[in-house]
Amino acid sequence: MTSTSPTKICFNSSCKEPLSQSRRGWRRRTGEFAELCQRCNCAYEEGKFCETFHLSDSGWRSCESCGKKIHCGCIVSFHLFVLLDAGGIECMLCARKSFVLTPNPAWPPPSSLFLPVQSERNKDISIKNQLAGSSTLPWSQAPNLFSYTTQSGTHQPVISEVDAQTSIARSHITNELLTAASLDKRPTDKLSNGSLKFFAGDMYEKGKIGASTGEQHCSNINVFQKLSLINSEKSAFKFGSSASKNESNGQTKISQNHLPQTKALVKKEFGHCGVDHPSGETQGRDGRARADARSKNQLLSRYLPRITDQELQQISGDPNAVITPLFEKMLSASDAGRIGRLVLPKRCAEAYFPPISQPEGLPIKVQDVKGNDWVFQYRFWPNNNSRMYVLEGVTPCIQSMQLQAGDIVTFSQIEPEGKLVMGFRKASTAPSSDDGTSGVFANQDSKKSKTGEAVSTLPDQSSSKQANTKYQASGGLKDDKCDKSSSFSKKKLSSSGSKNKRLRVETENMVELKLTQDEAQLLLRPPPNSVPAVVVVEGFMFEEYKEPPIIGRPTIFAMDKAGEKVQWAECEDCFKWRKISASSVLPSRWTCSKNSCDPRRSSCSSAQELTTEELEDLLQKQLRDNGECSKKMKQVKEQDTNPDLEGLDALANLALIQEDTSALTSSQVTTRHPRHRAGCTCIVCIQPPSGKGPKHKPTCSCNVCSTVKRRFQTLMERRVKSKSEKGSEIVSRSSSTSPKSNGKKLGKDEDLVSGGGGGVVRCSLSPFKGQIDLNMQPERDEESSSPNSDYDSKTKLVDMKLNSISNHVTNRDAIDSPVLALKASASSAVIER
DNA sequence: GCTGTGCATGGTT
DNA sequence: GAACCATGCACAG
Repeated sequence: MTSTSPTKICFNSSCKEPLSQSRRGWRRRTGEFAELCQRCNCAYEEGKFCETFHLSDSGWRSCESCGKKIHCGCIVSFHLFVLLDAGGIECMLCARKSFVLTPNPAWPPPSSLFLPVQSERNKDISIKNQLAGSSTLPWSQAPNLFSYTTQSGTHQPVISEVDAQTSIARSHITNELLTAASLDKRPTDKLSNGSLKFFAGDMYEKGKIGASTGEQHCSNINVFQKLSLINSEKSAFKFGSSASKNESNGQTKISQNHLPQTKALVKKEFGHCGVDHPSGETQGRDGRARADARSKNQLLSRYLPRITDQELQQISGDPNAVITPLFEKMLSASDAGRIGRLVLPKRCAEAYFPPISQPEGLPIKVQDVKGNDWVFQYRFWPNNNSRMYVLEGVTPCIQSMQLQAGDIVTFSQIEPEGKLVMGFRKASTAPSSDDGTSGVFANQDSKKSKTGEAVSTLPDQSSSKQANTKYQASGGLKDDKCDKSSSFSKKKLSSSGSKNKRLRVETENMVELKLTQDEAQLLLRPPPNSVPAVVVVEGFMFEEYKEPPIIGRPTIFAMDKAGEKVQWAECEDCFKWRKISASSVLPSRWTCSKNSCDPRRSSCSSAQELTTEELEDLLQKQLRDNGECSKKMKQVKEQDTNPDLEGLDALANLALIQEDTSALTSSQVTTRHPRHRAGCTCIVCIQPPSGKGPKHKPTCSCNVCSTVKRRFQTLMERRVKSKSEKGSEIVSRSSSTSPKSNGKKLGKDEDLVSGGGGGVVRCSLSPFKGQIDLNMQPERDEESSSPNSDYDSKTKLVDMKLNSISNHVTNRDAIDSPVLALKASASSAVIER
């Protein structure tokens, strides 16, 4: 297959008329479309191309069902028939009646046509272990794609002719195959042996057909083209997301011609990703034919590559390169953890990675977007009669890309080198996910392409958005698959978001939830219009709501002059306070422009309704309501009597009091370090903001450091003292799983200290064994344990709630994950009610 | 006790 | 109900 002649003639070799007006035919391997004259195009569009131009060619076969003649082996008619497991072919019409809904997937890579050993393989393809090594497997070779080293005789890149195109084609073929593979419920015995057998066997058969019909293809035969023909059937079966070389400018990109279907076609193209390995290895692992699996003809949406053309170009670094996105995966905590094992989606692994028969797997070379080469061990574990594919040794790479759980790694292939390239998207910069699609490259601003050319890595919002939009537009496709596509975005939302429960919140929510645990807690609010019932459990009051808490920006509830309950919210831009309805729930970022309650004050330029005095009163009231004021005052009082609270503690408290008296808002009180309450004298709060202020050395004797040391010493002394005094009591109560178990109601102090009582505790003991808990406030413990404490019940209620949530989250190891923290907080809030 | 490895378990689709 | 897969966990070094 040659490139289009400069003089532009019809691509049909039987025609070759000069093109006055070219029309698009099938897609060529290069990604371009065969340019046809009007006549040929009409024939092509009408499915009569072969009848018109290939009638005298060999390779015509009859449909096993209806007898219709179909030109087999011809690239143009490739999509018009399916290969039957029992031999023969069936036209698509009959195939559809037989629930064979896919075009013919069964084109082998050209090289396989020359491999007589395949016959042996096909004799017993179901026995996986006999296929170990699979060096002869026609679909197993992607030597250029994976620069793996051969492994003790396995995976020998025998088929060196198979280029990267083929390897991709293999994937696509596999994809299509898998559609056929989904025929597990096909009420016919034609595929009774399972689609893989059907596939492989027929592939070989097809190979023979090709040879016998003179349709022999060279090793570089246009598998791409064939595949595009697969996809050409009426529908949007096109290489929507395949990169193509733009003829006009030669730039690497996803063909704009296909972009409209990009997202939909991602599903088309990648959604039929390999179920089992084309080699059939996996099939044999548990002795099951692939067709007996549930319909797994689609790559799970969360693995579909949602890569923008800009990302593609960035990955390649070569404007002339053609990039094919393979799949992507959001990193789980395990993936991004220190273990260095990246779990590969099985179908992706089997579709796009070289086949492995031994758990030890293969080393494969992957290039990152910076051009660095990484060698990972691609291997699998037996798992529930299946396999679990992993890439081992990814930690350096992940660290190099500064990835963490929630970020997305993408796997693409660069042609013509066939390199496997690993890109990424940072979840933290994912755009708003109205449509659920992921976002943009980020944190790669300084990245350079392989060519050394700086690549713009500005988030391509438009591109992404465009793609997203188009992606959603996939619902317009008409066939049954397209019907699926119509709900694809929804599915994507649900699946990609919910599949990974620990990373359930993504994109917009991920952005919103980049909060500390306590920030998140501050956003937890009672459900609107809900009046809590106050219940007393073990002497502690709890607010009980019928609905789960909601998330919203903190506001101040108050009564307006008319006696109606309202909220006062502060604009984040102008810091003016606006009155909103009591039922409003604000996003974490709220500005005047979002003030729908009072259009007159929906702009930052409009005056604030509250006078300074009113605002001051409001804020003071809020502080009082929160009990912060009294606590801080008490802390100051205690300063006089508590020798341990000195130095910066007092300074911090005084500063906070000053903050209060200067009418800082309630949010501002905690804005500095939202996870720390007003009055907090921990090192975080008394230090300058992060990144500012002097650096501290171990020998530093500044106030901060000395305070830390002093407090730690005090803490240790108190612990020792407390243990000696209450040790036996604590131990006895700690051994009790429930405060009720001993029939004794725990006192506040006891409960707080012991940490018992079903998690609703305010445990002052540091969870960080042997470490300084910077959030530790010994004085609070003492304060709460004081029989004369004026720690009022309302404050206690708030603190108890927050701390119980906090404890709950901490217990779930969610402290490192704000998202989890919030989620856990929400759930725990419900649980603890 | 730490780390790496391999498998098992259980939640989710 | 089966398959996938994230993660737990036992075990060995």
